[in-house]
Amino acid sequence: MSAPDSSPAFKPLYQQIKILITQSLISGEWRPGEAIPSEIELANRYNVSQGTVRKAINELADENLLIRHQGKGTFVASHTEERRKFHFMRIAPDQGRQVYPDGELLACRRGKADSVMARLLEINTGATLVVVTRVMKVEGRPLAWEEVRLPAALFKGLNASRINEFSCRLYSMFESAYGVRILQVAEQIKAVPAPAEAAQVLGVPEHSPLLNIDRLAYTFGDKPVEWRRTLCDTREFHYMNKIV
Amino acid sequence: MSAPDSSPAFKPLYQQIKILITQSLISGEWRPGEAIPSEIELANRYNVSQGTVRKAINELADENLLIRHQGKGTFVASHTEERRKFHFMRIAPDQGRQVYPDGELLACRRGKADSVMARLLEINTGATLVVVTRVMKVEGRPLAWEEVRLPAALFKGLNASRINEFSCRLYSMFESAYGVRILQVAEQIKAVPAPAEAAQVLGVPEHSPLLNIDRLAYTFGDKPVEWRRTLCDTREFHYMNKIV
DNA sequence: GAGTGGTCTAGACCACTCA
DNA sequence: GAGTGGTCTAGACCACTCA
Repeated sequence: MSAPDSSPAFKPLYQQIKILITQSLISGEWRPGEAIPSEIELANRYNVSQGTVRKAINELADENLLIRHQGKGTFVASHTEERRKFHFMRIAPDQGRQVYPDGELLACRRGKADSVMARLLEINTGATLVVVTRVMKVEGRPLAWEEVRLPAALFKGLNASRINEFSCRLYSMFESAYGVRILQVAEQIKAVPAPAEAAQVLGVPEHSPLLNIDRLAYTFGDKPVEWRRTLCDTREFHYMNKIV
Repeated sequence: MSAPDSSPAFKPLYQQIKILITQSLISGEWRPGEAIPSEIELANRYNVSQGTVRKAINELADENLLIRHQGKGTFVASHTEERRKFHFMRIAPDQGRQVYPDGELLACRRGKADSVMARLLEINTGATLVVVTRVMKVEGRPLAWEEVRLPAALFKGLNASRINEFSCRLYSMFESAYGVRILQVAEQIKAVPAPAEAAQVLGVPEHSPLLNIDRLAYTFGDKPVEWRRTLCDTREFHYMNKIV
């Protein structure tokens, strides 16, 4: 490849390399959990300097697509890793250590996307959705009620038993069973009065305050692939966020 | 300076440069809004290569302490800039464009830190606090009730008229009037029943759901300098968060 | 000891800003 | 045109991992 020029759509070399690496991630040439080739190998492959490859890899590592380990290599991020478990999970107990709640499936059924859901998931109105409802529990006590909506076209054959196989670790299942990797999520958070169903499941009075977290989850190319609503009893838990 | 060695407490050169630059930021050698010296000048000053200075500056820019502008220079971040206004402000309307609420001061009084507040703010129990309460409004309609607690030792002479001078832009005032720069915040979010005072101010029924945001704000060296509780009416607004 | 990523340097050239 | 940060290269050496 050549040095940058002054063409109208100038794009630095390292950004072009980033795109090439991302394509190999999408195509599955390098799979979650595996090592990608070393910087030197990639530099030869793309015919650029090691420094340029390094800059591309560093940005992908900043975006949590790759994980670098000095002395070992660079690895494709995977939701099955322990360290990813809490990445998109921001609910923590007020007292004591962070715990990962257990999921208990309530239902897995089919539905149709209304116009709002269609716009959010960038699918057609009326397209088939997989709708999963579940309760999240900590030490047997219900913490949150959750409804997850997925475009059925992306998750063919998804059913209750498959969810239970992965013990409700949905993003891990998306990755392993459907090759769908969740890379980022956008959340909108409100305080709402508990609706009847959630109140009953959580064992709180109807209309008592619950934390409502609406999430859109995205895969490569900022493509939305999951919508979910979490209704969380925050009397002894909280949602945590750091802003730098 | 010399190349890295294998001493027990090995610290890369660029991290040492980061510390030196940070010290100049703390000391006020370079003030908010001003440009710092160019990379070449700093490389000469610290007797390292431009690449090493660059790496230090890039990390400080990633942490939002500095702002780089190609062709112009590198500037010290300031809360008085328009672009910082929404940085720590995560409440947005469900419909329409992001707006910045107006603050309306309710009270500015003195209090004493109880043991919980003392632990959070890393001060002594019984130390004097400045306690500010206010309402945030959008187009005249109350959106949130807020209580802010500050160590009085850091904010000498703070009173209602000074807050009003800065039209309730607290972080801008901290920076300009007290040299206290807020660099990061940690928030814990819950859904709570509206307490009497907030319910009255916000014009919502007592015990109706409000979003409760407890925030600790930190300056250099991860030193906490502000605690605040925001009680927000989220019927037409939400708290937004992106996780990558 | 071989292989990986991490740091550091020196130097070239580019894109952008401003006078 | 001078000055800034941004990209890219080639090469040296270091810290870390694993056999």
